[in-house]
Amino acid sequence: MIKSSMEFLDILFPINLGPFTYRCPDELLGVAEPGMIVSAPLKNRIAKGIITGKSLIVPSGDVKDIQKVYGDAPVLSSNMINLLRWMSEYYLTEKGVVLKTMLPKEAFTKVRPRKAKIPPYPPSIPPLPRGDKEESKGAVSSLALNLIQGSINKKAYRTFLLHAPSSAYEYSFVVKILSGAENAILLIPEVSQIDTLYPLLKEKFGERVCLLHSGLSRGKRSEAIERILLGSSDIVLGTRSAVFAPLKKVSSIAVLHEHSSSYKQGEGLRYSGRDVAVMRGYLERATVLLSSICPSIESLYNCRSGKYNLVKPEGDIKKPRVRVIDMKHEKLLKPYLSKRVIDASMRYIKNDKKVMFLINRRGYSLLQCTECNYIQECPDCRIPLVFHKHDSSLKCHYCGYISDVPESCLRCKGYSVKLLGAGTQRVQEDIEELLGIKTLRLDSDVSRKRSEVEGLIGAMYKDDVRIIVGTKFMTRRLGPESSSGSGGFSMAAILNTDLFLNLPDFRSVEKAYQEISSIIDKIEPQGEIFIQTRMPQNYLFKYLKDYNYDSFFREELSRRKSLRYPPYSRLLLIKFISKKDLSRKLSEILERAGKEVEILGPSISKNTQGKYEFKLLLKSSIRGGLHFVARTFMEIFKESKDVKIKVDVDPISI
DNA sequence: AGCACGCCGACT
DNA sequence: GTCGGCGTGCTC
Repeated sequence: MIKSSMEFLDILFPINLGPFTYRCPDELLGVAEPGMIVSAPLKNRIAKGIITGKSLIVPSGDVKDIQKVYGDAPVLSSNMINLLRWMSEYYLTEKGVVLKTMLPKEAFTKVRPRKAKIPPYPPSIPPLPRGDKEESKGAVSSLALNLIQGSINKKAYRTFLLHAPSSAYEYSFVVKILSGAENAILLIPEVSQIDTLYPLLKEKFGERVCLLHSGLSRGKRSEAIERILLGSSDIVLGTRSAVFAPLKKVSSIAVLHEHSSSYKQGEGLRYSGRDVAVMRGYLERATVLLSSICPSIESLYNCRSGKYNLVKPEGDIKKPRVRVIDMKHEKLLKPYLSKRVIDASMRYIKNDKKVMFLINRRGYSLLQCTECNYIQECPDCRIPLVFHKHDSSLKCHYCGYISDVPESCLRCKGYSVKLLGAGTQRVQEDIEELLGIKTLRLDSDVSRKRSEVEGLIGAMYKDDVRIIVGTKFMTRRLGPESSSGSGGFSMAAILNTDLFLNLPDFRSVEKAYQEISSIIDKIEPQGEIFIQTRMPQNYLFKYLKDYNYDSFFREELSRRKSLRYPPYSRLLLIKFISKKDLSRKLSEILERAGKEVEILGPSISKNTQGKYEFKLLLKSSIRGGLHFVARTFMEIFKESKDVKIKVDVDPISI
């Protein structure tokens, strides 16, 4: 009964499963291609999935038929299917989960069943004339430009790392590289940063540019997907998920602010947008451009080992003076505020300049009982609640829990509390008092809405507000105009720098350097940065003062090497979540483990639902070894349904 | 006995 | 993801 034309295809559904094999009915032979959306029976219902390829092994049991084929063309190119396979392997996850991550829901719901044999061919849009008009914004080395553009034209894989002197330079370099390019993807860490880059691209590429990020409405997103699939937009700008933009082919991928930890976060499949971009570039034979004003140690190391090519503009570029303030030996006006900072801001204000204060805490302060030193904690998260003065509340900054300030101490019934530490609200109050000037506070308590925050920033420039007080939230929303021309900022004071340095993370100093660099980037070159610290001996400051990132990189490398941390090893974090205590079982397994992979832990904690969380950190110089051990753990616990395993490959915080 | 609910495993 | 199977436990 077997017809010669009979074909079996592997169909992948966007669910936590691998692909299944189906029979392709005769009438769909020649229509069904890899990468196309189809519907097929799946456990007494019809589900939509994607053809990943021909099935090599003809299955034994009963095989069901594909029902319909959707759309006129594949939504996943063969390169994308290969990327999917790689991600499934690398991030130790089912292919269906990767598919779900790659394609938004709309890609499945919006498609139409295919009827006509001859699809209307998408109109091809002629590329715009090049026209390099503006030659401003720092001299981009023409040698580097030629090298990178040459690489794009060659259609061979190559990754460059641009170490830019400023983010304005970073943006103009990337836009320049793309002039004349087709089929490009640009990634930016956060939705709020899109606004600075989008106008530049729009000006150069017009309608060819399209946005793709999580902030889009469902309708706008499917419109974007459609435009990309039709080929009417071939320059895609977006956040990390835009790395999966369904361009038929890709010639270049730019990853801006490549050091940002936002490229690897979120629930579900934890992947690095930057690393996936490099892999997609490799598979597509595209040129990848990573850029940053403060590149990650890993990427710089990849340049050193020859995997990437470092591009760094020559010559000295004027930058603000960095002043490190040793809080142990300074006159303090408040426990968290030195006289020098206030004196300096006074000077700048008198000279008609603008100043920003940065503090990494929202709210007013903590409240501590004067009798027993008790600080009220969040009942769910068990972290200290922060006092918010305007509505006299205690808030958990982790989960949003709110309570009133109790009449008396919950522990000892004492009636007096003292304010402990300072958040943006208290700093604002104190600074207004000390300087006698109105300030603007910008943190996520003020507003989370993009338009409102934009409005406040716009009004700030117009109304000539001299001082702003805020968190990282503020810095990320200030555009390049903050550091240029009149109306820009001339001074920044970072009040609680030590918070960065005390993070229990081997990358804490690197992160601090990056964080401070992004603040410096918002200050005009003739300005000054004041950094308050109680640990001025930390090696960070030695290099930061002279903008000597190269030497910092070298010292950081030698420290990482002696501790065998990345880039000298690879890490993998496994979390076991269970009601039961697994310590025994885990240590039994660990005893039998080989020597090739170093295993740290388990560390045990209880989560919010009162379940145990066991964390193991695997460390090895061989990627395969790590994956093998991780797979073994997954295998062992597959049977026990009361144990949930979460794997994080290349974790960024541990 | 009859049914609601929740957990679990299978899905080609 | 989503469906059915099946066990628990409550009620008439």
